[in-house]
Amino acid sequence: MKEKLIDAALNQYSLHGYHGATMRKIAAEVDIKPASIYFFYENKEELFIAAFKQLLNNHFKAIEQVLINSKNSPVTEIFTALLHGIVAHHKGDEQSTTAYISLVTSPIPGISKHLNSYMLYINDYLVESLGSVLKKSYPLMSTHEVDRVIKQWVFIGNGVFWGIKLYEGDAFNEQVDLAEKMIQTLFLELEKKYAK
Amino acid sequence: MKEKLIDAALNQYSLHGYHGATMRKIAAEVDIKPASIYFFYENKEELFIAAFKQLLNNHFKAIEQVLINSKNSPVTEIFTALLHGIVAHHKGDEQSTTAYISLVTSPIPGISKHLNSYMLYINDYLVESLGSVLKKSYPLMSTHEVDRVIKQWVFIGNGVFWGIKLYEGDAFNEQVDLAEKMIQTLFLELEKKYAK
Amino acid sequence: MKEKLIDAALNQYSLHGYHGATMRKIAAEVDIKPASIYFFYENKEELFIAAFKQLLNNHFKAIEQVLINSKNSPVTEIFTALLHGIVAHHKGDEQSTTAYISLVTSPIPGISKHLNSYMLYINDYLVESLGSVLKKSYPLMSTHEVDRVIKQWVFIGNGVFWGIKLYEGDAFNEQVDLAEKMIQTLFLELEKKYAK
Amino acid sequence: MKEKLIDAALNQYSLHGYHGATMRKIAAEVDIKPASIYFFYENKEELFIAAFKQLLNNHFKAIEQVLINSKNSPVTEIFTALLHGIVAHHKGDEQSTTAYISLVTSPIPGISKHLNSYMLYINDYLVESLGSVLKKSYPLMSTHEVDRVIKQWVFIGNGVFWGIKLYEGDAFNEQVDLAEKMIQTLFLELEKKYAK
DNA sequence: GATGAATGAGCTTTCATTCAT
DNA sequence: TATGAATGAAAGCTCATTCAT
Repeated sequence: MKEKLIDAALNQYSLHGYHGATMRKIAAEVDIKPASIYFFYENKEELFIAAFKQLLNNHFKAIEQVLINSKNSPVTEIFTALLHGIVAHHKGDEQSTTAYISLVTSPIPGISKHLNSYMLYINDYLVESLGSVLKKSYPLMSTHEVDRVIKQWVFIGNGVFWGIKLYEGDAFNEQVDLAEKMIQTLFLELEKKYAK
Repeated sequence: MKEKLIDAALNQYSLHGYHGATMRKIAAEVDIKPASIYFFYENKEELFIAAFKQLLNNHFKAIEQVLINSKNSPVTEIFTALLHGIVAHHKGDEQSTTAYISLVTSPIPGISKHLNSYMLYINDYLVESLGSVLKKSYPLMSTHEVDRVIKQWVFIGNGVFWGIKLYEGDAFNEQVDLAEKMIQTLFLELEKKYAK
Repeated sequence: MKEKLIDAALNQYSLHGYHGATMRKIAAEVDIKPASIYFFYENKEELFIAAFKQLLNNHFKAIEQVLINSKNSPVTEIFTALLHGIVAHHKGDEQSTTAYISLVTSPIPGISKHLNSYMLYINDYLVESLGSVLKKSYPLMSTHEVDRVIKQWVFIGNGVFWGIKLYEGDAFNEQVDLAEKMIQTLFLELEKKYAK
Repeated sequence: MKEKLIDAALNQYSLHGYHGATMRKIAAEVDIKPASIYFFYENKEELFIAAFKQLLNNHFKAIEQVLINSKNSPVTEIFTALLHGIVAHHKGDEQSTTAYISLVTSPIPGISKHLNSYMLYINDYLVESLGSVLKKSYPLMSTHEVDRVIKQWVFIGNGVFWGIKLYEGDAFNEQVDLAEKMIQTLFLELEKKYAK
């Protein structure tokens, strides 16, 4: 039930924002009475903190999983796989994605402080993981260069990410294709420069 | 006063979302009593329709202005100028940008229907304008290819746009630099292919 | 546990009044869950009737005990001992005293009717006991006079009683001294008038 | 209306205590809807702080008035008049009196701190005023003795005060008579001791 | 004996809105 | 133009209570 409440909370949040996601609506979605929510969570804020933590956690675990799965592939493939992995994760759960985007754009007072550190942690993990992947493939690459490549990849990812809400069907697939090509161009250059 | 109310509405919306942007807070921001708002707008919905229309209008006019200003420049410059123009416009008014993003991610029932046609119109204008610019510079380019280039440019723009909320200071500037380089790479290819 | 619940109920009642003494708080004070209270008492009203009955009973037994202990002392001493006995009893359990005062000032609908007869009974017992003590010491005293003396003693007691909540430490002790002197003055007169 | 709300609040408080005095009941008593209370007072706590301040203020003004009226009377009369004045004030407005007693016995968290200083002020005023009256009549009286007399008078007053809730009709009048006699006895002694 | 889970009723409070002035 | 006064509806939350386990 705690799980179901989190899902309902995220769904209502993605539909109506924090103030529009009323306890009534959330309760109705899981077919209990509003008062019953308070047996599981102390108040609205606690419910949403739990919900957002889970949201970020899923986001994180999705990334982690892709990285683990593609561990021994060539670099280009790792970065491409990561892109597709993230896209698949978000397209497969658009409600969470909308919630995630909303969370970034409109921080909720009293909740954002709980989440900022979490977000930083995820970012650090990503930078470090991808950095070590790059360093292993291109030992001659400078730290500065590693940084630049990751940022470029993130930039491309952002383009796709934002596209999730803007495009549908083929229009969105085109965006992903575009992103993939950009990544390949990026690594073609790297190969030329650092190939052994 | 109608103008001031729109600004306050957008600001409160960007801070707290639609349901969190109460008439009380909006009134307080322009230093009148909530009851007085109803002299200027019939109700909350009307106020926000007006506010969002203006938001999109500003967005549109900013794009239009850049296009007019760079009318006679080379293509590459037009696209680059457009990127910087949009960035400047949004960075200069982050409250509106947040409102704009929120509007896209969490549509408000009863309001979005009034705005969708508006958004389509802006998109069409952009595609058409950029299309004619491209056609003029590269007469041999197929309609399909024109489409692809515009989408690629939009994709890069999306990356930057999403970065507005994510990055600050130098971190954001790096993103813009990245985008600029990507655009230049894109047009370098076009030059090679279609140069007279 | 029934006993512990009564104590907790009285404590919460003395702190927050009837409506403020919630089943939650009472349960928390004896370290069980609210639902468990209903194993011991049918509902809140029953719990409080039991609690108040015990409260009055303790009050009564304290008085009774003093009277029994000082049975064979001279009258003046009996009345003085009674005063000190009551003071000791109430000062030793201020939570009960507050509850007792609150009960007198703000009767709880549906509960007071159960308690009024009880209070009358206590009063009658006191009047009768003290009356017989007086009659034995001063056989010539008229019933009317006996009544007057008891009322005077009660009046002095009331002054002390109300002081329990108002004063602390030495300030309160002064009040008791005052009361004692008044009682002694009262009986000095009686001695003069009725001495054998 | 602010005035009417205070009266209703005090009445409900005297009947049901703080938690039992609901905004609904208070609103109903002055024939408005609960929401309307919030136009006049920010919240329940503010309403009750205002109500209790007024309560103490009336209490204070009643005392003050009696002292002013009996300025030039002999001491004994002043003290007796004061007793009767206070009794009259409280008997004439039993609802306020019950509220006043309840306030002393069960302090409301967050409200009592606002009131304690007020109560101290009233007490100081009383001690000082009565002190100067005594000093004027009996110039030879020591400060310590003055203090003792006032305390004795207050003690007698307490007895009567507590009787307001306990007795009715003749039974209460007897209490007042008793008190009056005690005061006269007290001053008879003083006259003997300090008469010029 | 005790509790986890649930709820209807009611709490304080805020909401958008109205309307006479 | 602007507001003081008011309200129905609904917000978040707590209440006493139930009942299967």
